[in-house]
Parts: sequence; structure tokens; C-alpha cells
Amino acid sequence: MSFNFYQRLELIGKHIPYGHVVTYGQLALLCGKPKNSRQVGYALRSDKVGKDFPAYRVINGQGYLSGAGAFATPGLQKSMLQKEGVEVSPDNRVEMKQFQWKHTMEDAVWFRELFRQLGV
DNA sequence: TAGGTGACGCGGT
DNA sequence: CACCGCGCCACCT
Repeated sequence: MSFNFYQRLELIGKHIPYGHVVTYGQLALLCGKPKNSRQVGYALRSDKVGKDFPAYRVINGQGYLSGAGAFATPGLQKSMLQKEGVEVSPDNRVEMKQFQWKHTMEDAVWFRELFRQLGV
């Protein structure tokens, strides 16, 4: 079922560490569909992952925050990140080397096993 | 059914 | 660094 992707995404969201950011591509990869980064954006935009999902921690591969229209108010993503210690440059960029959630291959395997056990 | 869209990513220039 | 083009894929007209 295509429902699986969103279920997985929601679960992974609960494991994105405080004070870190993650890319759309990373999440797609952890969901088991490396080519579906765009679907991650769609999921967040259309609120398919629940209200608890830390969408503000999701940025693109270049380190840039989402567009002004992505959140309720322009600058909300920036302030949310800064509140938890993530530095954001004036041009809305985050230093990935410092703040990206670097999940290991073991993490990916762990998620796969979790999904297998849950049957999603 | 066909074509357009996008909170993406990558490679080329 | 700045563009640009193209591949990608679930959704939406």
C-alpha cells in the first residue's frame, strides 16, 4: 500500500534528534524509497504525518530552509531551529557539516527491521 | 487518459 | 558560486 510511505515517515520523524536537521532525500532513503524525496515534501505540505512531526527540521540538500510559504508565517522555521540551537545564516542556510542528523547505516538497518516487525 | 506541478536532487556549464 | 536542465514520482486537474 502506498500508505506505508507516510506511516514510515511519521515514525522516523519521532527520531529526528533535537537540535539537528535532516534532508528530504535522507528521509526518503530511510523510508526505503531513495527516489521519493519529492513525496516527502508533499507529505509535509499536505499534513500526512501528523501534527507532532518536526517539519521545521527538514531542509533541502544544499542546507537551505524551505520557502517562505511553507510554514504558517515566514521565518517560523528559522526561529524554531534557532530556538533549539541550530545556527541559521542571514540567507536562511544551515551548515550541514555541523547540524545535519548523520544517521548511520546501522540506523537505516534498524529502521528497516522496525518496519518489518510492524508490517509497514 | 494526458498533461501539469512541486517544502527535491544531481550533474553539467 | 550561479544558473540550468533533466530525472524522478505521487498527486491533482
